[in-house]
Amino acid sequence: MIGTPNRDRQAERREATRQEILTAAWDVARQNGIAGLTLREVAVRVGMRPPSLYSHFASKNAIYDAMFGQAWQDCMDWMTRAMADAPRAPRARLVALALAFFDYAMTDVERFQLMNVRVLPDFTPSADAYRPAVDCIEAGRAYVSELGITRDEDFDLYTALLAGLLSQQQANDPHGTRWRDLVPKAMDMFADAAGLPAGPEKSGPRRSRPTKAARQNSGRKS
Amino acid sequence: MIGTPNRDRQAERREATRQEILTAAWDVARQNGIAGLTLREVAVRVGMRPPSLYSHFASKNAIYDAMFGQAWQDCMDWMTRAMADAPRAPRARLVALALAFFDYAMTDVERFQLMNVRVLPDFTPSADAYRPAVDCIEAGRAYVSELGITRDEDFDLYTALLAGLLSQQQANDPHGTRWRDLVPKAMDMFADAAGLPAGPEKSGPRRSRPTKAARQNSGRKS
DNA sequence: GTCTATACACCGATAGAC
DNA sequence: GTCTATCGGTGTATAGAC
Repeated sequence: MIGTPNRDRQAERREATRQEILTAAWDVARQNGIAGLTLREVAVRVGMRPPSLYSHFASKNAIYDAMFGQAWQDCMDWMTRAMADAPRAPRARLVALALAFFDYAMTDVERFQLMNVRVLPDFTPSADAYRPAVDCIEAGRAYVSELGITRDEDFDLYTALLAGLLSQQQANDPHGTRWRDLVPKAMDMFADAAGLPAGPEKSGPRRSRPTKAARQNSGRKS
Repeated sequence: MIGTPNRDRQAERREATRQEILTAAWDVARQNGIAGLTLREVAVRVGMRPPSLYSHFASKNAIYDAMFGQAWQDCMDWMTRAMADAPRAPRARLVALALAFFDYAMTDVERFQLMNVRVLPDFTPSADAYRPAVDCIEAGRAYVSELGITRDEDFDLYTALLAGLLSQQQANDPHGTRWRDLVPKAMDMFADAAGLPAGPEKSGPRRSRPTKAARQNSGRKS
């Protein structure tokens, strides 16, 4: 066949501009708020006229949808990378998992709002975009489960604790670490309640490593 | 003086329509999301043309501002009422305080977003509107403090835990009680970590009372 | 204090030429 | 695939008559 290579190149190029559009959309969202995304602004940033975007996305909500799926997929990658070289000791590992998600969420508030907070009344993720979200949460459940914490109720409490530290940090100290610093203590509290054996560590004034994980990021940041 | 009674009546009437407008604004916010509030819709509901609203509020953000202050003032009233007949035993009291705020927040998601989540990029509460918010949080700190939990760090952890249960409930089970049911367990966990003596209770399968507190509400609900 | 009329800017989306 | 032109709609806010 002589058409196939061309077909591939075209599909490749098409996917590339799709990514360009999404990158621009993230930029706009970070600047104007996730709800302040406009096709005009996106088009300007990629050097197009607004109607041209419709050659790549069926609607504005289709862009949100792609962003939603991408955010959760990136989150999964980020956490997989972070957990690969996380400590093996249960309590330290619990802290590492929490900090991984915490730091991912804090690097981009608007992204986190799209992922977790319902701020777009007339946007509902499609099944395709929702799948990475479920996968990511289930991966988190698996990490916690490996430490011997297997009850659904305990995992719900874990996610709530993490979400709360995040929520407070974003709302009341968006550029500081007031609640992030409480993560180790909070995780110890949780580990005690979930019946995780204390071990020799108890993770006292351990030096956690946000910076290393943050450095090997793909580079999307305000 | 003969003008004074008329002056009073006028001021009274004026304040009444101001309240009418705010009530309509809450209705619209609940229907379209807090960011979906429009002066058109508000005006229609109150039986005015949009420009007439400017006789009562200087701008749309002035309406947000009044809503913000009102929400926190109502929250303070709600919690004062709830804590008046809350149990005296420390752990039960801690649970009661948490549930009071939890239930207030859950009765109106949009109100909670205006109060706590930054979803309106170009709205910042005025000093006047912000004062009730500080007062309400400080009242909460006082309640917790009375139980012997006085360290700032512990109160930060308490607010984070509560915010997290709320956040998860709103995002993942807005009409259920999956995370609300975890409040007693979460509070026990926190009490243990904060060094609150266990006492004879330990708040096992205690029957909490969301309904009673909810019933004596002023009546703003979806 | 409320109205009509209107200014002004912005939005998402479509049609059709190239 | 991208463009120009445009439709039909949204929104906040102001001016001036009554």
